[in-house]
Amino acid sequence: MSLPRAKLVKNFPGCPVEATLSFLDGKWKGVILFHLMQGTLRFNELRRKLPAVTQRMLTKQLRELEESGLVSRTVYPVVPPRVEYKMTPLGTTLKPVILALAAWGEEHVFCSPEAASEGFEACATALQS
Amino acid sequence: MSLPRAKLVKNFPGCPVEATLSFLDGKWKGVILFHLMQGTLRFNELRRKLPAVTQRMLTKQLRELEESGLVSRTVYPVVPPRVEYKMTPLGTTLKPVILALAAWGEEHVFCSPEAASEGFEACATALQS
DNA sequence: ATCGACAGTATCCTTTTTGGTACTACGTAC
DNA sequence: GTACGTAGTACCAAAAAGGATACTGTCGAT
Repeated sequence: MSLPRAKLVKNFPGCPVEATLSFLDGKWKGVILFHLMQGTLRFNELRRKLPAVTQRMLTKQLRELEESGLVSRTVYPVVPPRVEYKMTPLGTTLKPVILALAAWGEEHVFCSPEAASEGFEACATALQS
Repeated sequence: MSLPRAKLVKNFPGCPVEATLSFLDGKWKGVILFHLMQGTLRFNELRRKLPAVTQRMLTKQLRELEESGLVSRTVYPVVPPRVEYKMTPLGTTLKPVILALAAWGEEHVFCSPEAASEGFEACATALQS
Protein backbone atom coordinates (compact mmCIF):
# COMPACT_ATOMS: atom_id res chain seq x y z
CA MET A 1 0.00 0.00 0.00
CA SER A 2 2.54 2.50 -1.07
CA LEU A 3 0.21 5.17 -2.21
CA PRO A 4 0.33 8.89 -1.82
CA ARG A 5 -1.10 10.13 1.38
CA ALA A 6 -4.08 11.69 -0.30
CA LYS A 7 -5.28 8.27 -1.31
CA LEU A 8 -4.68 6.49 1.90
CA VAL A 9 -7.73 7.30 3.88
CA LYS A 10 -8.81 3.73 4.11
CA ASN A 11 -5.65 3.00 6.01
CA PHE A 12 -6.82 4.99 8.95
CA PRO A 13 -9.79 3.05 10.15
CA GLY A 14 -11.87 5.17 12.42
CA CYS A 15 -9.60 8.14 12.09
CA PRO A 16 -11.16 11.14 10.43
CA VAL A 17 -8.26 13.24 11.59
CA GLU A 18 -5.89 11.86 8.99
CA ALA A 19 -8.67 12.00 6.46
CA THR A 20 -8.94 15.73 6.88
CA LEU A 21 -5.19 16.17 7.04
CA SER A 22 -4.85 14.39 3.74
CA PHE A 23 -6.77 17.23 2.13
CA LEU A 24 -4.46 19.80 3.64
CA ASP A 25 -1.30 17.90 2.90
CA GLY A 26 1.10 19.76 0.69
CA LYS A 27 3.49 22.47 1.55
CA TRP A 28 1.30 25.43 0.71
CA LYS A 29 -2.30 24.32 0.92
CA GLY A 30 -2.83 25.71 4.38
CA VAL A 31 -1.73 29.21 3.45
CA ILE A 32 -3.53 29.13 0.14
CA LEU A 33 -6.78 28.19 1.80
CA PHE A 34 -6.29 30.82 4.41
CA HIS A 35 -5.93 33.50 1.79
CA LEU A 36 -8.81 32.25 -0.30
CA MET A 37 -10.91 32.18 2.82
CA GLN A 38 -10.77 35.95 2.69
CA GLY A 39 -11.90 36.22 -0.88
CA THR A 40 -11.45 35.25 -4.49
CA LEU A 41 -7.97 35.67 -5.87
CA ARG A 42 -6.34 35.54 -9.26
CA PHE A 43 -3.29 33.42 -9.87
CA ASN A 44 -0.74 36.17 -9.65
CA GLU A 45 -2.47 37.85 -6.75
CA LEU A 46 -1.98 34.63 -4.86
CA ARG A 47 1.60 34.46 -6.03
CA ARG A 48 2.32 37.86 -4.65
CA LYS A 49 0.91 36.83 -1.33
CA LEU A 50 3.24 33.84 -1.24
CA PRO A 51 6.57 35.16 -2.43
CA ALA A 52 8.40 32.00 -1.52
CA VAL A 53 6.39 29.58 -3.62
CA THR A 54 7.35 28.90 -7.20
CA GLN A 55 4.88 29.15 -10.04
CA ARG A 56 5.05 25.45 -10.60
CA MET A 57 4.32 24.63 -6.99
CA LEU A 58 1.48 27.09 -6.75
CA THR A 59 -0.14 25.63 -9.83
CA LYS A 60 0.30 22.14 -8.48
CA GLN A 61 -1.20 22.88 -5.11
CA LEU A 62 -4.11 24.74 -6.65
CA ARG A 63 -4.85 21.89 -9.00
CA GLU A 64 -4.87 19.47 -6.11
CA LEU A 65 -7.18 21.68 -4.13
CA GLU A 66 -9.41 21.90 -7.16
CA GLU A 67 -9.37 18.15 -7.61
CA SER A 68 -10.38 17.58 -4.04
CA GLY A 69 -13.24 19.98 -4.44
CA LEU A 70 -12.15 22.63 -1.99
CA VAL A 71 -11.34 25.32 -4.51
CA SER A 72 -12.85 26.27 -7.84
CA ARG A 73 -10.94 27.57 -10.82
CA THR A 74 -12.68 29.85 -13.27
CA VAL A 75 -11.02 30.76 -16.55
CA TYR A 76 -12.20 33.86 -18.37
CA PRO A 77 -11.38 33.58 -22.08
CA VAL A 78 -9.82 36.98 -22.39
CA VAL A 79 -6.42 38.34 -23.19
CA PRO A 80 -4.48 38.61 -21.03
CA PRO A 81 -5.76 35.48 -19.32
CA ARG A 82 -7.84 35.86 -16.22
CA VAL A 83 -8.19 32.93 -13.84
CA GLU A 84 -9.94 33.19 -10.55
CA TYR A 85 -9.55 30.90 -7.60
CA LYS A 86 -12.31 30.70 -5.09
CA MET A 87 -13.39 28.49 -2.25
CA THR A 88 -16.20 26.14 -3.05
CA PRO A 89 -19.06 25.62 -0.59
CA LEU A 90 -17.21 22.53 0.58
CA GLY A 91 -14.08 24.59 0.99
CA THR A 92 -15.85 27.08 3.20
CA THR A 93 -16.91 24.29 5.52
CA LEU A 94 -13.22 24.01 6.33
CA LYS A 95 -13.14 27.50 7.76
CA PRO A 96 -13.52 26.45 11.41
CA VAL A 97 -10.72 23.96 10.96
CA ILE A 98 -8.40 26.50 9.40
CA LEU A 99 -9.23 29.01 12.07
CA ALA A 100 -8.47 26.42 14.74
CA LEU A 101 -5.14 25.70 13.09
CA ALA A 102 -4.34 29.39 12.83
CA ALA A 103 -5.32 30.06 16.41
CA TRP A 104 -3.10 27.32 17.73
CA GLY A 105 -0.23 28.46 15.57
CA GLU A 106 -0.55 32.00 16.76
CA GLU A 107 -0.68 30.97 20.36
CA HIS A 108 1.99 28.33 20.43
CA VAL A 109 4.32 28.90 17.55
CA PHE A 110 6.85 31.63 17.61
CA CYS A 111 8.45 33.12 14.58
CA SER A 112 12.08 33.96 14.79
CA PRO A 113 13.03 37.53 13.91
CA GLU A 114 15.45 36.26 11.26
CA ALA A 115 12.67 34.47 9.43
CA ALA A 116 10.51 37.55 9.58
CA SER A 117 13.23 39.72 8.18
CA GLU A 118 13.82 37.37 5.33
CA GLY A 119 10.62 38.12 3.55
CA PHE A 120 8.07 35.90 5.17
CA GLU A 121 6.04 38.63 6.77
CA ALA A 122 3.91 38.92 3.69
CA CYS A 123 2.20 35.71 4.73
CA ALA A 124 2.03 36.64 8.34
CA THR A 125 0.41 40.00 7.90
CA ALA A 126 -2.42 38.65 5.79
CA LEU A 127 -3.30 36.25 8.52
CA GLN A 128 -4.95 38.72 10.81
CA SER A 129 -8.67 38.40 10.84
CA MET B 1 7.01 23.94 28.88
CA SER B 2 9.37 22.67 26.27
CA LEU B 3 9.04 24.72 23.16
CA PRO B 4 9.82 23.18 19.83
CA ARG B 5 11.44 26.37 18.83
CA ALA B 6 14.49 25.04 17.07
CA LYS B 7 12.43 23.04 14.69
CA LEU B 8 10.09 25.92 14.05
CA VAL B 9 12.77 28.37 13.24
CA LYS B 10 13.92 26.04 10.53
CA ASN B 11 10.57 25.02 9.12
CA PHE B 12 8.25 27.88 9.84
CA PRO B 13 7.01 29.21 6.55
CA GLY B 14 5.63 32.32 8.19
CA CYS B 15 2.01 31.40 8.53
CA PRO B 16 0.32 30.10 11.68
CA VAL B 17 -1.80 27.69 9.68
CA GLU B 18 1.21 26.12 8.07
CA ALA B 19 3.07 26.30 11.34
CA THR B 20 0.47 24.17 13.03
CA LEU B 21 0.27 21.85 10.07
CA SER B 22 4.00 21.36 10.25
CA PHE B 23 3.53 19.78 13.65
CA LEU B 24 0.99 17.39 12.26
CA ASP B 25 2.93 16.67 9.12
CA GLY B 26 3.92 13.09 8.75
CA LYS B 27 1.89 10.23 7.57
CA TRP B 28 0.77 8.96 10.94
CA LYS B 29 0.91 11.83 13.37
CA GLY B 30 -2.74 12.63 13.12
CA VAL B 31 -3.84 9.15 14.06
CA ILE B 32 -1.24 8.82 16.74
CA LEU B 33 -2.35 12.01 18.40
CA PHE B 34 -5.94 10.99 18.02
CA HIS B 35 -5.28 7.80 19.94
CA LEU B 36 -3.06 9.39 22.54
CA MET B 37 -5.75 11.96 23.12
CA GLN B 38 -7.74 9.17 24.64
CA GLY B 39 -5.04 8.07 27.03
CA THR B 40 -1.50 6.90 27.57
CA LEU B 41 -0.35 4.05 25.38
CA ARG B 42 2.63 1.75 25.21
CA PHE B 43 4.55 1.27 22.00
CA ASN B 44 2.99 -1.98 20.99
CA GLU B 45 -0.46 -0.93 22.07
CA LEU B 46 -0.16 1.88 19.61
CA ARG B 47 1.15 -0.51 17.00
CA ARG B 48 -1.86 -2.72 17.37
CA LYS B 49 -4.10 0.26 16.88
CA LEU B 50 -2.32 1.10 13.64
CA PRO B 51 -1.89 -2.21 11.87
CA ALA B 52 -0.63 -0.64 8.68
CA VAL B 53 2.28 1.27 10.09
CA THR B 54 5.68 -0.32 10.31
CA GLN B 55 7.68 -0.37 13.48
CA ARG B 56 10.24 1.90 11.98
CA MET B 57 7.69 4.50 10.93
CA LEU B 58 5.90 4.44 14.24
CA THR B 59 9.15 5.01 16.06
CA LYS B 60 10.05 7.83 13.75
CA GLN B 61 6.75 9.62 14.07
CA LEU B 62 6.77 9.25 17.83
CA ARG B 63 10.27 10.64 18.08
CA GLU B 64 9.25 13.63 16.01
CA LEU B 65 6.21 14.23 18.16
CA GLU B 66 8.43 14.00 21.18
CA GLU B 67 10.93 16.39 19.71
CA SER B 68 8.26 18.94 19.00
CA GLY B 69 7.03 18.66 22.53
CA LEU B 70 3.58 17.28 21.90
CA VAL B 71 4.18 13.82 23.27
CA SER B 72 6.28 12.51 26.12
CA ARG B 73 8.12 9.23 26.20
CA THR B 74 8.72 7.48 29.49
CA VAL B 75 10.99 4.47 29.70
CA TYR B 76 10.64 2.12 32.64
CA PRO B 77 13.88 0.24 33.19
CA VAL B 78 12.31 -3.16 33.46
CA VAL B 79 12.43 -6.36 31.53
CA PRO B 80 10.63 -6.66 29.24
CA PRO B 81 10.92 -3.00 28.34
CA ARG B 82 8.04 -0.73 29.11
CA VAL B 83 7.72 2.58 27.30
CA GLU B 84 4.76 4.82 27.67
CA TYR B 85 3.67 7.54 25.29
CA LYS B 86 1.54 10.32 26.55
CA MET B 87 0.40 13.74 25.49
CA THR B 88 2.23 16.63 27.09
CA PRO B 89 0.36 19.71 28.34
CA LEU B 90 1.31 21.37 25.08
CA GLY B 91 -0.04 18.38 23.23
CA THR B 92 -3.36 18.63 24.96
CA THR B 93 -3.71 22.21 23.81
CA LEU B 94 -4.01 20.72 20.35
CA LYS B 95 -7.17 18.90 21.30
CA PRO B 96 -9.58 21.48 19.89
CA VAL B 97 -7.65 21.43 16.64
CA ILE B 98 -7.71 17.66 16.42
CA LEU B 99 -11.36 17.62 17.25
CA ALA B 100 -12.04 20.15 14.52
CA LEU B 101 -10.12 18.01 12.06
CA ALA B 102 -11.99 14.92 13.19
CA ALA B 103 -15.35 16.62 12.96
CA TRP B 104 -14.75 17.77 9.42
CA GLY B 105 -13.47 14.38 8.39
CA GLU B 106 -16.48 12.66 9.81
CA GLU B 107 -18.84 14.99 8.11
CA HIS B 108 -17.22 15.33 4.71
CA VAL B 109 -14.92 12.47 3.94
CA PHE B 110 -16.22 9.22 2.67
CA CYS B 111 -14.59 6.06 1.55
CA SER B 112 -16.42 4.06 -1.04
CA PRO B 113 -16.71 0.39 -0.04
CA GLU B 114 -15.99 -0.84 -3.58
CA ALA B 115 -12.79 1.09 -3.80
CA ALA B 116 -11.83 -0.12 -0.37
CA SER B 117 -12.30 -3.74 -1.28
CA GLU B 118 -10.46 -3.31 -4.57
CA GLY B 119 -7.43 -2.02 -2.78
CA PHE B 120 -6.78 1.43 -1.53
CA GLU B 121 -7.15 3.57 -4.57
CA ALA B 122 -8.85 6.90 -4.44
CA CYS B 123 -11.32 5.93 -1.81
CA ALA B 124 -11.29 9.31 -0.17
CA THR B 125 -13.93 11.60 -1.47
CA ALA B 126 -15.30 14.77 -0.10
CA LEU B 127 -18.96 15.41 -0.47
CA GLN B 128 -20.22 18.80 -1.51
CA SER B 129 -22.49 20.14 1.13
C1' DA C 1 10.64 47.10 -31.73
C1' DT C 2 10.75 45.74 -27.23
C1' DC C 3 8.98 45.00 -22.67
C1' DG C 4 6.18 43.36 -19.13
C1' DA C 5 1.78 41.22 -17.31
C1' DC C 6 -0.87 37.27 -17.48
C1' DA C 7 -1.29 32.07 -16.37
C1' DG C 8 0.62 28.80 -16.90
C1' DT C 9 4.06 24.09 -19.09
C1' DA C 10 8.11 21.35 -19.67
C1' DT C 11 12.20 19.41 -18.23
C1' DC C 12 15.49 18.14 -15.17
C1' DC C 13 17.36 17.51 -10.70
C1' DT C 14 17.69 17.15 -5.56
C1' DT C 15 15.78 16.29 -1.19
C1' DT C 16 12.63 14.21 1.86
C1' DT C 17 9.68 10.72 3.09
C1' DT C 18 8.18 6.20 3.36
C1' DG C 19 8.53 1.09 2.96
C1' DG C 20 10.81 -3.72 3.54
C1' DT C 21 13.44 -6.76 5.77
C1' DA C 22 16.41 -8.29 9.06
C1' DC C 23 18.53 -7.87 13.44
C1' DT C 24 19.38 -6.83 18.75
C1' DA C 25 18.64 -8.19 24.02
C1' DC C 26 16.17 -9.89 27.74
C1' DG C 27 12.97 -12.80 30.26
C1' DT C 28 9.11 -15.94 30.54
C1' DA C 29 6.20 -19.74 29.06
C1' DC C 30 5.66 -24.13 26.69
C1' DG D 1 15.49 -25.36 23.38
C1' DT D 2 12.28 -22.85 20.91
C1' DA D 3 8.98 -19.48 20.43
C1' DC D 4 6.88 -15.15 22.01
C1' DG D 5 6.46 -10.48 23.59
C1' DT D 6 8.89 -6.17 24.56
C1' DA D 7 10.85 -1.76 22.14
C1' DG D 8 13.28 -0.74 19.32
C1' DT D 9 17.97 -0.19 15.15
C1' DA D 10 20.37 -0.66 10.86
C1' DC D 11 20.51 -0.83 6.20
C1' DC D 12 18.81 -0.44 1.61
C1' DA D 13 15.42 0.73 -1.91
C1' DA D 14 11.44 3.07 -3.75
C1' DA D 15 8.45 6.73 -4.11
C1' DA D 16 6.87 11.16 -3.56
C1' DA D 17 7.55 15.91 -2.94
C1' DG D 18 9.69 19.99 -3.91
C1' DG D 19 12.92 23.34 -6.46
C1' DA D 20 15.38 25.73 -10.54
C1' DT D 21 15.16 27.24 -14.78
C1' DA D 22 13.52 28.02 -19.24
C1' DC D 23 9.78 28.41 -22.38
C1' DT D 24 4.77 29.42 -24.46
C1' DG D 25 1.33 33.13 -26.63
C1' DT D 26 -1.27 37.30 -26.86
C1' DC D 27 -2.06 42.01 -25.79
C1' DG D 28 -1.30 46.80 -24.46
C1' DA D 29 1.93 50.21 -23.31
C1' DT D 30 6.44 52.53 -24.08
